[in-house]
Amino acid sequence: MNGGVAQKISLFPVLDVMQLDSKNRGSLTRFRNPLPREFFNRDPRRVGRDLLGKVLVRRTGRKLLAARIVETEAYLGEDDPAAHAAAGRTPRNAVLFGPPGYAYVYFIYGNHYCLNVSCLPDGVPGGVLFRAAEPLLGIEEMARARGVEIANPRDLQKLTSGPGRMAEAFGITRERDNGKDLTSTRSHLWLADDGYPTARVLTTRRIGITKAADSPLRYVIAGSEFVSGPKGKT
DNA sequence: AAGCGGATCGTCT
DNA sequence: GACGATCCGCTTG
Repeated sequence: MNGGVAQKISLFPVLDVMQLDSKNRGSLTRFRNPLPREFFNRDPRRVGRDLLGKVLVRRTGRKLLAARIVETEAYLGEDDPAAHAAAGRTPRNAVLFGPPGYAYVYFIYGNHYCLNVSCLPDGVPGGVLFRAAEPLLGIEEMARARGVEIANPRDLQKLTSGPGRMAEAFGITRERDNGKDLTSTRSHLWLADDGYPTARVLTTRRIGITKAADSPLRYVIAGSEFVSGPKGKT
């Protein structure tokens, strides 16, 4: 009923994670395949949905951080009051107006960074916000970056469930990462397709906004334990 | 489980 | 000078 995807995530998360993490060596091969620029040269609604199941990868020296995307939100252009691009181009949001496949990182509430990827051709604004992921590699590094301890399996959700948490776990800041090309492993921050099967997707309203709050532009992998916010029923 | 308020600062009016 | 695409801790039910 559920497709194998959600089941696999909910039944074997820790086992998968520990096995993968212990085999960190050689994982570069598995996650070396970045999504091409054309993937992002589309409507953010399509991109946001298709990014579910893909893997965010960060390379720091020999170490790899990797997490499977389980939740995204689409932000459009002038016709989307909730989008940073709505009020037109500024120094802050310029990446959203540039070519597709680049990191737009912003600082929010005086505390947190959030990662987006630009969509649509140069000159047309749009992006996808990364809201939550399932940790695959670099659990210890993520826990250290987040300042939390992993005492039981449920604690893994504290690492990357939420846009601010994801960014912190990956050490993403505006200063370091804004404008980086996410389609190249040379940027040391990229999005990989490791052949994971397409997930069953739920579409909901976006979280944490006041304007255009009713638009169904949030996408989550059905049944994933790693989505942010209250655990909705499926 | 859900609802609150505080922290904290870059960005644009 | 006001406001956030958030998180955390505390309170209540």
